[in-house]
Amino acid sequence: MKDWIWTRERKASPARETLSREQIVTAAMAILDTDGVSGLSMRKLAAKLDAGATSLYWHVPTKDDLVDLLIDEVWGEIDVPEPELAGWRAGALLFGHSLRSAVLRHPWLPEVMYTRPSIGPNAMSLGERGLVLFGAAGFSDHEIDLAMGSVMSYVLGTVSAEVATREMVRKSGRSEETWVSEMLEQAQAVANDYPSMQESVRRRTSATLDTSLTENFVFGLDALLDGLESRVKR
Amino acid sequence: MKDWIWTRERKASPARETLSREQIVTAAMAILDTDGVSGLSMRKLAAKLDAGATSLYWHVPTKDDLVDLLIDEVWGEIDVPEPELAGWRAGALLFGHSLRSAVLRHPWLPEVMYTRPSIGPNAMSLGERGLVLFGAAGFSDHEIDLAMGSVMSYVLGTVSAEVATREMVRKSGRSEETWVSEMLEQAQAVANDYPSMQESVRRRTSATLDTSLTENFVFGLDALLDGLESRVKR
DNA sequence: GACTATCTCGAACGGTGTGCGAGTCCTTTG
DNA sequence: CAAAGGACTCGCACACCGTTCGAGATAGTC
Repeated sequence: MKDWIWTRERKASPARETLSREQIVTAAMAILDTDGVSGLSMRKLAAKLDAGATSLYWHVPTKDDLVDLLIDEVWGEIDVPEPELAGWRAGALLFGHSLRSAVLRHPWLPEVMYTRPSIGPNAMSLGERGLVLFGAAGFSDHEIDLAMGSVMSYVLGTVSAEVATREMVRKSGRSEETWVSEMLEQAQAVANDYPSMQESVRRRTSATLDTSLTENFVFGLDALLDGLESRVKR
Repeated sequence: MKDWIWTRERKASPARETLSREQIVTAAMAILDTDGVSGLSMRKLAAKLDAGATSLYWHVPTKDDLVDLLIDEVWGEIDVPEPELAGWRAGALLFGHSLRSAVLRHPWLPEVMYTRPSIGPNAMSLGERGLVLFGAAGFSDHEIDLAMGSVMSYVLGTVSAEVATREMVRKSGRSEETWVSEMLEQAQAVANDYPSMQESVRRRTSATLDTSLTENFVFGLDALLDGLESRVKR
């Protein structure tokens, strides 16, 4: 099929002090977290490591493969509680929050995540632990997959949208509050023909952006988990 | 704040037969649908229109703005039933399916959607009609926003993941069946240390990719709607 | 016929990912 | 100790990208 980047390893010990894949991944992660996808270029990455741009290509076959490694790195940061600790429902809630905060830490993820499959070792381990957690809930075998997939999709979808608005605030250079008020004003003007939209916008003026986004996330996750719970086989 | 592309309009009638924004959008949509984001370049787009590459810049300020227009075009394809027709729950289900199939028709959307806000006219109208639909369900004012947001996020998250796997099949050049069997074989080998994953993989061998993805989507959406329904104020 | 607004477009700039081949170091072997 | 060969670095070059600039062409108005 294809030989994945994850299976490649060093065959002998390095001849001298040398670049390493680990170093490259770490540096690339730093660039990505602060400058986003558009801020990551092979030349810039190499410069950060005091190396020639093309030296990187000895350690990493391609930029896309490097991004694959970085994505898997993020999957490695996510907690999946074992069901014995707090039960299924609490575990799923914890998992969701852990997933959300990992994505918020790495806001470049939604932009690249949906263009490739996740089959790195950390993604695998995450899947395994997730299936164990949902398996303990009492779903039928088949529904274990469905339930876990639904939760992951909901969380990733919600937090992807969340990241989009948060990045917009960041790029605007304004503070959160002034951005919100400016945005509301703008929206009011545009939404004149849309009464429901206008009301919705007006409603949002009371809360801060942060609490509003969190509440949004929790509300849907709770509802979804409610729905899933009622599907547990009896 | 910024003057959005949508508000610009022609001030006088065109001097002669000329390129139009509409033409450009149509051609760009065709390229995007068949070749994806990486296949769309200004030069290629211009060539398709028998024009010079830089001519486009008179009609569209920037490539990013063009993509904004294309995204809004997609939002325009989505049905949101009025609640009187079939009630809230059936309407939300219909809305979800319409949203899903629109994204499947334009698989490049997830890649670009999460990097910008959606504030074009079609997005606005979509939001308006969505709020009307969810408003008819009997949620409290505040929960209308939350409920609709949850459904949109779930659908977009799920279908984004779905698109990722479908695109992978397409790019592999294999048929759906052979791809699935090859992938399962591969996964079996990789997932040796992960018993739950292995079982999950084995479970999937029975269904076709298409029915499996659809079932996945419907299962979670139903669960979420169940959870939302129980939150309707009494 | 002159003027102006609308529109087209070739040339060029500064960026991008990456293939190629020469070169440098260090370990292993004879 | 010399030779060989693997491990690794990197400058050059290529094709492509989005976009700016300024010169031109076209058509309607006075």
